[in-house]
Amino acid sequence: MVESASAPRRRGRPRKAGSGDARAAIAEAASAEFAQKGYDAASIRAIARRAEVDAALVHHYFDSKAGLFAEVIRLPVRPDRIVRSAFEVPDERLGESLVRTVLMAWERTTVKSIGVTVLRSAVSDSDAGRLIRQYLLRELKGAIRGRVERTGVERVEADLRATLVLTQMAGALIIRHVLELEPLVSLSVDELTARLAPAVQGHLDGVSAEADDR
Amino acid sequence: MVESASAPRRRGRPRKAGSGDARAAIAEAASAEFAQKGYDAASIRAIARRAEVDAALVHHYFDSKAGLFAEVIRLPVRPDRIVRSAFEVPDERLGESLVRTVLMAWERTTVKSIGVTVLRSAVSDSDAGRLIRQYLLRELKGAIRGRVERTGVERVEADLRATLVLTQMAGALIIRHVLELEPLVSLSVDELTARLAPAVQGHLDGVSAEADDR
DNA sequence: TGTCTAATTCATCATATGATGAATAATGCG
DNA sequence: CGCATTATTCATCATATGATGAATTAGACA
Repeated sequence: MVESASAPRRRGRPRKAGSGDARAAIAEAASAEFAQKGYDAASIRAIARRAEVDAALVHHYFDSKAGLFAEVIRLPVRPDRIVRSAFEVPDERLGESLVRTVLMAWERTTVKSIGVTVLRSAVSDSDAGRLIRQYLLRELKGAIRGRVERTGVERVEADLRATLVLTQMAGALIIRHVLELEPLVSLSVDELTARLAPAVQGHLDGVSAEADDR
Repeated sequence: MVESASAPRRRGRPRKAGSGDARAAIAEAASAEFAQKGYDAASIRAIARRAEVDAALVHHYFDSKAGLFAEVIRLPVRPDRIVRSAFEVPDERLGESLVRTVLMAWERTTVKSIGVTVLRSAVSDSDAGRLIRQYLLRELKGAIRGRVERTGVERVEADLRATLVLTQMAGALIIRHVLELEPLVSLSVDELTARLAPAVQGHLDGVSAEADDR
């Protein structure tokens, strides 16, 4: 009776699907661990512990740590696609549409999990960081810049504006979802959208006849 | 003659000040290394290599890695003080003053180096990250909120606005100085200020009679 | 039933890390 | 001069990491 408290697990193939798919469990654990610690700090062993599985099994299914990461981060989320879906609105409502779409997407736990991982890793200096940055920036910024160009702005200016938009969105997402800082965390999507949309729209519209002289 | 190419360094105290202060060299190397990789990923050994010194010497002078970090990050920069110095302007120019002051401060290499370190570490999940976040947010956000309250806004609303300002500033600093993304890197302080100030001012002023219905 | 394959853990490797305690060499004070 | 102090490196520890190959157990299909 007093034996299977934290049983050291028998070797070999388990009888039937004990607790479902071990592979899926690993992927899930990895997702959480990567999101929490970032690529470098997350360890295969910790992931295995979390999935209640031997570390070698991780290698069996996913080969290398990089492989695991790639698989975890891939597929379910296509940031450029999400963003692009916010583009079919008139120019003067673009800011709000973008902000709301992105914030809404991040409410889905899968997006949030991957998003946090990506942001954490992007800020780090690791190889993963570099890769992610490249992809993310080409695709994401490219998409936004494209839409801005369609409002009749020349390339370089559109590029600047897209970057400024990224600036505001990245900051907001980091503070709300990575740092989880109040009061941003508790705000509803609607409230936050109302606050951020004007700023983003301003970036999209560019510097108007604001205080430039003085 | 063919011997001191990359001499394996003699033991014991060197004759007079060979290459100046080793302690200073270590601190400098640490600063760079921390800024580049963040607290966790930076290794004492890499720091020692960079300072061209044995790793044990780092412990001799700074005791522990945490001690080194504390010493490197302390002192020369008081973020809340920098920010506070931007406060003595009329309310409607607060945004521009804040943005310009912060951007100017980050042009100083010492501020930038420490700033990047802090941002990198803050986004990570490590102990260093937690510590830094607490300090940074209490002090920094507190300062901004205080100033906003003085414009006649109640506490909770002021807190929200301060956080939104942080949102925009953090995003901009990360993209300009941590990720070093064009075209933000090449913009002059004046140009960037012109772009960011309206957004920040908007956050400070709160949601005006903007598109709220519909 | 017998054999192949898949799922799982175990035992190890090579490497990197932070840390500690000598050992060695020069300086400086008495 | 002699002796304490300081600056510096060397040799090691204990631990963690990613990775690999073998061992063990069960299912599947003939």
